[in-house]
Amino acid sequence: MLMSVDTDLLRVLADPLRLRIVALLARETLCTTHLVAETGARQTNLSNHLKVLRDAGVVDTEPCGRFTYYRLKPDVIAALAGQFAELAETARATAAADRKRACS
Amino acid sequence: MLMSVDTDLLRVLADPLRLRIVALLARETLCTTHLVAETGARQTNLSNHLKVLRDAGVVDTEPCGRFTYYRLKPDVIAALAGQFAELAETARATAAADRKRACS
DNA sequence: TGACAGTATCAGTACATGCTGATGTCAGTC
DNA sequence: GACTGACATCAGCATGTACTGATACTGTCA
Repeated sequence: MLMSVDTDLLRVLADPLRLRIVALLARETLCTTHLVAETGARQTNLSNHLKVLRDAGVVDTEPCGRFTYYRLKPDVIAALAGQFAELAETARATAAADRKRACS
Repeated sequence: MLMSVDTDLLRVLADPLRLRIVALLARETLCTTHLVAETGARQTNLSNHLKVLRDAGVVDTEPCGRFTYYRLKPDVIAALAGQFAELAETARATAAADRKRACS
């Protein structure tokens, strides 16, 4: 039982625009131009966020001529889902057993 | 298919200390004193973070004399796990089908 | 080769937020 | 009722970071 969620990964995903990007990339592999069109954000801003996602290993890039495709890495998200599921499971067991530390 | 992760909840959880608190509360219902002892953080700081968790609906409080027990709400975490699992599933399908939007 | 489009990088700014000390409040105990 | 311990609230400070305009790099096409 690992029982610890990756804080750094969470911080990366805990931004509205980045989460939006991740949701879009989950459905379709896109390049920056598409993301600019979809989100309405400036290119510079998006490029910064994409760099954060790249550095965190959340997305892969695939150059295609002068375009750059961004692809979401499913395993990273799946691992996170698993960590939260495990945490929830532990919490449920704690609630069911009414496990509670006594106050001194 | 909801397909959207709750950004506000993520922001709440994307803090190292708060995530630590959540992990501790998953195993055991505790009061502030215990959390101070476990984390080594100042009482004021912890109280602030606990307020954030309370406001976000991540934890429930149960007053017990002059103590206050904090209990993690498993359903909130489970819902988050479900959202990420769904996202991962979508991403896997996208990768398997190599779904990719053409560059104009 | 020059022009342009897609993308990345850089420096600066503004805002959010995590931490702190001081203080207030409430419950239990002498 | 005075005191102590558990907890919350407040104001101030400091740091991180999201956003921006300017600019550089790279590949494509005329």
